[in-house]
Amino acid sequence: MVGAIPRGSVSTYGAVARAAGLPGRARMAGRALRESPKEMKLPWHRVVGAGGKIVFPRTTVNHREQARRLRAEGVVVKAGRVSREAIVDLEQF
DNA sequence: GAACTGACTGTAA
DNA sequence: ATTACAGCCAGTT
Repeated sequence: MVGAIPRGSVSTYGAVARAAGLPGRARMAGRALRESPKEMKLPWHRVVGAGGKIVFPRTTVNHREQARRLRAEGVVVKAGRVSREAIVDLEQF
C-alpha cells in the first residue's frame, strides 16, 4: 500500500499496482491516489513514475508540491526526478 | 457499445 | 537527452 512506503523513499505507480496484485494497472494506481482525499493522509507524493520521474509537468503546483515534500523528507529531487537510490520497488512489503 | 482520456511504461528514432 | 508511439486498463462521454 502507498502508506507502507517508508519515509525518505519513493516508489513507482507500476510497483504500487503490482504490490496491490494488479499488474498493468499503473494508471489505476494514480487514479486511485488522485481520487483519494488528503484526509486519508496518504503519502501520494512518494509515488512517482517509472525510473523515479515525476509525472506532472514542472509548471504545475502538484509537481512543485510533491518535489517540495519529498525534499523535506530527505529525498533528492532534481529536474523533476528523484534520485534512483531513493526508489523502492515496494516488493519488500 | 464505440471513442476518448489519463497522477503509466517500455521501446525506438 | 528529448520526442513519438504503441500497448495498457478502467472510468467517462
